[in-house]
Amino acid sequence: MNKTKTTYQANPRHYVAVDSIVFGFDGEDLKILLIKRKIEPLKGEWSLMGGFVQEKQSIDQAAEIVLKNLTGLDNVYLEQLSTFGEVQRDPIDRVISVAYYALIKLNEYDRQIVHNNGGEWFSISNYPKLILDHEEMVQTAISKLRRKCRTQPIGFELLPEKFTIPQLQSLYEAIWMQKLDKRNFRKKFLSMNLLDKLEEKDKENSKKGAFYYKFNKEKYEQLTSRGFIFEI
Amino acid sequence: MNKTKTTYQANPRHYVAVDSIVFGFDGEDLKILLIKRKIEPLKGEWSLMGGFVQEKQSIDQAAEIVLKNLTGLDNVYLEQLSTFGEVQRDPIDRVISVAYYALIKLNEYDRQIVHNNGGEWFSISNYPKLILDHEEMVQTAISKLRRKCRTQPIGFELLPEKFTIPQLQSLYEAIWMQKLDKRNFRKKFLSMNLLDKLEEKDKENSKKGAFYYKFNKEKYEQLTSRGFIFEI
DNA sequence: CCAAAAGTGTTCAGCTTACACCCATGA
DNA sequence: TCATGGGTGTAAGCTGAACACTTTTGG
Repeated sequence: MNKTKTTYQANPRHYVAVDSIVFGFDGEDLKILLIKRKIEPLKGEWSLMGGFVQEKQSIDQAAEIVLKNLTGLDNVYLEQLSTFGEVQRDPIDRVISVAYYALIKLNEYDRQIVHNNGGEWFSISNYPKLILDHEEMVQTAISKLRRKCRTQPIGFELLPEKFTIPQLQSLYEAIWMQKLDKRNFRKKFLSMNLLDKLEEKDKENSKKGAFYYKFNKEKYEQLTSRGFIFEI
Repeated sequence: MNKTKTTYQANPRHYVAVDSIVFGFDGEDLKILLIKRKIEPLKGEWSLMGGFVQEKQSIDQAAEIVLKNLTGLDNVYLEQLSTFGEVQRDPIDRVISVAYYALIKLNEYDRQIVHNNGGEWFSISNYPKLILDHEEMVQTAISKLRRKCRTQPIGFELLPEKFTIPQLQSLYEAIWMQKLDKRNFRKKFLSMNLLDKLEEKDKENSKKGAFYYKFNKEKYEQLTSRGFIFEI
């Protein structure tokens, strides 16, 4: 036992951090949440939200806690992206950082907490220079989101419970940065039979009003277990 | 400066390891390289190859060095997979492990070095129980490889420079564990115009012989820069 | 009554899939 | 000469892409 400990102890230990790219959608643009860094070095510069992994935290838990502290949110879609481990990525000391990305529903969101923590939302097509390798993390996250939302129903994580087909289309247009044909989009999405149409209409965005839909997760899981593959 | 150091120093440091899933293809099966663990705990059990990240190594470098030490190979396809950070994943002490996967050409391979290091090849459909969470790492790697080889020309990393279409097809069949139609496979692959046909034939696997082909990487990169997307 | 967004079908091209026979050669 | 794996073409169905007009209603 002593000998085994010794085996590990011959090796160095490292600071391990988590950094999260938090995505939101305001009906127009895909946005990311940035904060003004509160610690030296680079205090006051724009940064992803992050924190160090503590002794009794799994890295997933560390990411959840950072998100919870800065936004008040938990139970959000949060997935590991990639780990950044260049020796010199932090100018002060070596820190290995595990990047995560989160998808949150902007309207359920406590904007006050974000504001108090120096957080601000920026469009993915226009955000400030970021510290360290955070720019690379953001680009990696955007690529992953673009690819993944094609074959996994994760777009709903960015929308309210009830949404209209035009809203859903706007979301995909914002993620992919391209216009889509509304007839084809509606046809393809509805043909998967994953959306339940509600009686209610959204009258905020048009005079005619658009019917609300809900994503039926149970139906999705049922179909998936029979070999169905989501694709848009 | 002193103050900034202090900020980091309030946080714990962790052992960080890399573990690699090494894939090879012998013409029949997709295989993974496993070794008998040489350190306690669990000495003698089957394990992925791994090692601790040292002070002046990036995590990518650490993965390369582990691979080089145990197989003698460098300049192989090596990509980060995912990071495993459960607190209790190692029974002795907390270790955060970054998993990588490598694709190597079995025939260019120095089998002696592997053997000397206690390494052995196992089919992905029949390999022994692995230590810690290495089983999960392997399954994650197989999933990733299956998905990725559909849209990236990474299969060639598992084949010799010169290969025949039937060999290429066997590879995809081994990865996806399903039979493919040879006419459709050939048609689809050749229609991408990424393979250069050689004069020479492989006579090892049939009396008639099959023409060798080579993957034309330059052509692939040229097409890719014009928006071409590989897909099989 | 008009502006603005919601909603709806059809056609065509290209791709995927299924499927069966001849060829070359070594033993 | 025969067993073995290599190599080829076509037809049918399906999917993706392009495209324009009607409906509703608040102002």
